[in-house]
Amino acid sequence: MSQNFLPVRNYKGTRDFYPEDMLFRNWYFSKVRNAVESFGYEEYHGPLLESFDVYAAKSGEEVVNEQLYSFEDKKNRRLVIRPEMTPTVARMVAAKLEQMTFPLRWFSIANFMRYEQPQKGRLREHWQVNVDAFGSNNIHGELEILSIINAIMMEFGAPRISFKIKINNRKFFNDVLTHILKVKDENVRMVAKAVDRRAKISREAYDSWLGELGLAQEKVELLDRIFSSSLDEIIAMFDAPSEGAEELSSLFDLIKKAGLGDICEFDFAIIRGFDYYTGTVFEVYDTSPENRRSLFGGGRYDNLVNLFKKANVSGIGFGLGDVTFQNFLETHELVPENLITKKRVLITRFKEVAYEEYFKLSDKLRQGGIANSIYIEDNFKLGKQIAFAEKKAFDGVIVMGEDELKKGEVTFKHLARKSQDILPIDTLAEKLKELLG
RNA sequence: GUGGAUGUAGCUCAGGUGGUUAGAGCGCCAGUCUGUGGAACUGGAUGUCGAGGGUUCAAGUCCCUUCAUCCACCCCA
Repeated sequence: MSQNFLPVRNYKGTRDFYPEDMLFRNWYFSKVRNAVESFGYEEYHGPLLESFDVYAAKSGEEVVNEQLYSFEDKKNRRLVIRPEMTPTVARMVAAKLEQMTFPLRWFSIANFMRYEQPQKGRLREHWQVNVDAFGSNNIHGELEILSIINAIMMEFGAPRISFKIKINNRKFFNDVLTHILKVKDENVRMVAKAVDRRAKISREAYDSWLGELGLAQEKVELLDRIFSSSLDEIIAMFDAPSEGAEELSSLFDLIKKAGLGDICEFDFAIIRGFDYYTGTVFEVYDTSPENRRSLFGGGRYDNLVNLFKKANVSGIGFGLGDVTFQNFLETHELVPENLITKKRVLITRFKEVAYEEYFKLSDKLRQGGIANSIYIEDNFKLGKQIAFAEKKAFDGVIVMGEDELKKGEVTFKHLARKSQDILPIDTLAEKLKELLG
């Protein structure tokens, strides 16, 4: 007797968005969209699938080897489900490079997939807002991107002390390693990796790792000093000019003048996983103790468009994922209790009145801009119909029986206000607009 | 991939040392109430106790295997 039903569970690490979940998502995206569009950014979109090669070239090794959803199509072309947007947008820019007027200010909202173990704040499928400025070659691009982040946080009403943008610079980081610590060029990447993991591994492991990479004990101690030094103090350690130091110091100068000094800080430990970053890198952190994680981040990449076409287009941008950010909003109680839904009313029915009368009324209201549904079940008990409206969160109920129909009017119940009015059908749509606000 | 925790009704969870027909709250359905909702009262339905195997006269409970979920690690958006 028992049937073998298909499992109702969604695929691991993905989410089903039920109507109530879409309320949050739409609210969240519209806030971000407001903030980004207020800086004149234009929306674009790209395909879910990309050629494998696009990621093999410039993303981090871990991402490529273990986290890509990859497969072959029917013509044996190797494809991946996009794990991020930056390579796609770089490809799109490259394709129309000659027709474009720079700088481009672009953003998109899209979903991405990575094969990894789901956990808090990290799923296999997530939605991300990507904001990028292409062809902005100087430090004003950095400031604009940081301002947008600030605007987004303000749009959600986040207190300024609830988050921090931690900033570093890849060139500066490399210069510190090569000029101050005298790390050999071929070891720079591995030292960066060790530094990146500094907080997560034991001190002994860290020391011996750096030792293997040719850093004597005195150099390791110097590195410790660098970690506890201010930007200016580190810059003072240089014996030769450093482009990265120059960029960082003028960026922070600009940040102060723009009034963003309170939410931005220099942090030598910010490196970021993607290999394609070439200049400024930053990460936004939640400052609350229960959610001390990176919310999102980004940076400057000079060579991505170059993958597709000979070009000298620098880009700077960031990606803002919905999963970690929702955690942030919930931690700081920034999600409103009642997310806005479109106002709608339920038209109840009586047995004695022909269905087409209700259908006509529904049509008339719809044309008048009032979203409405007819109670289509054959349960004519008014109490049931009103309870249904209540449960389904309709804003109001229209009652039209024989008597009302003859007089050309209806009874309208405003469910939240518990009020009731008799209104003429002719001007019903206008009246309802007023009553529903 | 590694470690930890958890799987009992639609949901949240109870079910000492194995022992009749497996429970509660919420929700759901119906009625009180055939033109007026959130309340109340009365009644009702619902479980392969995650799956498979084993021990036992007897397993939701003990053992083994497996699957799933959550959390942490790894790594990162």
